[in-house]
Amino acid sequence: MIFLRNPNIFLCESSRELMPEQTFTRAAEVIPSEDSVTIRGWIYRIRKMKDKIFVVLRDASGIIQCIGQEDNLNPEAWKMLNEAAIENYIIVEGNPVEDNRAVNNVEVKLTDFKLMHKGEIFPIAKDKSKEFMLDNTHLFVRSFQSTNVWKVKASVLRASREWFFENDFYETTPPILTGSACEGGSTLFSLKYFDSTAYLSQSIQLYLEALIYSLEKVYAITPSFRAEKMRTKRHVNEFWHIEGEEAFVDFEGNMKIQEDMVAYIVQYVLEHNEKEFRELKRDTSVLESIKAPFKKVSYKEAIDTLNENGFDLQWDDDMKTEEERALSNIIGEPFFVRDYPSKHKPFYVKLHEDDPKWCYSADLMAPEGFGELITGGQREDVLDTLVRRIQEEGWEIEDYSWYVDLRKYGSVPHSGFGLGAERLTWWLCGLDTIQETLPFPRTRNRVYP
RNA sequence: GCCGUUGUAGCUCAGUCCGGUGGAGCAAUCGGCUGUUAACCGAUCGGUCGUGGGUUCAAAUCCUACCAGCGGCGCCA
Repeated sequence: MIFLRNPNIFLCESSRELMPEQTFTRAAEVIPSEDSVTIRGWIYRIRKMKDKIFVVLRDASGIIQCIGQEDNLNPEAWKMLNEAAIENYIIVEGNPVEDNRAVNNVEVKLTDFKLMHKGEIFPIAKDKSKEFMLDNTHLFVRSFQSTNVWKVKASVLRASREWFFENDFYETTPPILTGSACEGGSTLFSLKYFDSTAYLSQSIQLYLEALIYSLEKVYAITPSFRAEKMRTKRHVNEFWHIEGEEAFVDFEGNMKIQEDMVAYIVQYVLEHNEKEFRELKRDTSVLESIKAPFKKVSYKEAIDTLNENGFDLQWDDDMKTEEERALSNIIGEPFFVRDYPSKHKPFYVKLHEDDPKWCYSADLMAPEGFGELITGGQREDVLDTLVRRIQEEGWEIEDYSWYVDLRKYGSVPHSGFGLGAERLTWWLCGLDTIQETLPFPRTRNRVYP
């Protein structure tokens, strides 16, 4: 294949190789017209009558109703139409006409019908349980319930990249295979790495921290793995992590970056995914009112608010799911919980200079009871303090020697955060479980298909 | 790991409390059919009731052991 300078010419040439002399109209783009259209896709629904058959064709863009009548089709096409079944691959040709009895008020009167692949009976029918769908994920990914979510998620990833690009962040590619833990040892997946042991990354944060010394503002979008044996609506064992790290940015500046980015993503999906939200029956009124800056509540204020609403918590109690959900519903808009008690946060979080029982860590919470989207904060940049914190947690300094090294050569104040792509998509789409935001969710009991 | 719960047709479920020849809808097959919207109507096909053991004249149903799934919590993005 010749690579031509003009990318459009290149695309033309390559698609001609795939499907010569043929242009197809996308299902959602069919409009009433004098001209005949050719569409390819899969059968979404088919309804057979004596002398006419309604076939609803699905492609990546959406659906279009077609009507095949015995009088208008050659015998071979009529025969194939009668044999056709759900999810068969078809190519149809016909005249698009306005008709308010059809979806989108357009219908294609077929002049030709080709059954390209009949195949076997599609196993997914009307009645379906969540377990059955998970067993058949490879087929369920064709459903609109799924594809609408994949489209929103694609927007989330695209919008976050756009935001980073517009704000002078470099995209980087840190390793997913690693020789040491990030947050501790308890939830790592380990694997044989030649003659030693390696782990799947839980977060590439520590590597991003190394990269700020040259690129200053960096981000990466990578899978993260947590070997936790939990079964909840908001956890999966493999998820996509959108992580940013910024030199010369303090705790406040870090929160500003997060709220600007999340507000941008929300705005982007509202503009680009209106159809998907409508089909997912997502009421977007909460999303429409979201603007940066977000409300900020200190951990202490959060505890007080909860206690005023019937809880009985101490200032340094760890907030549980029930409490976080309650707080999210009380506040009703995205908000940060800031300045956590240090004892609940890992060694790399910077402590308050005047009172080390608090630290510069903040969680961004989604409203409507969805809870945490982001954890972020300022990192400890003083060598001695970092070493002491690692020792206090009982880790071996040797395991973190490269990370400790970063504070020896031109250490600078810096901050960062980790946003869960699935958490965000889950909330934006208003789904029941986070598992629905992944085509092949990895959970405690499921790595197949 | 803890607590709860479920296992009956390819799929979704009823039947279990109170033992007496296993049901429905969907799918599939065949037939019918008025422009259908997960079309509709009729018929047909389809099950060692999770597995082993026990009680009983008789077990999907009662007892027991085991297996598997699901939900919630611990955690966190």
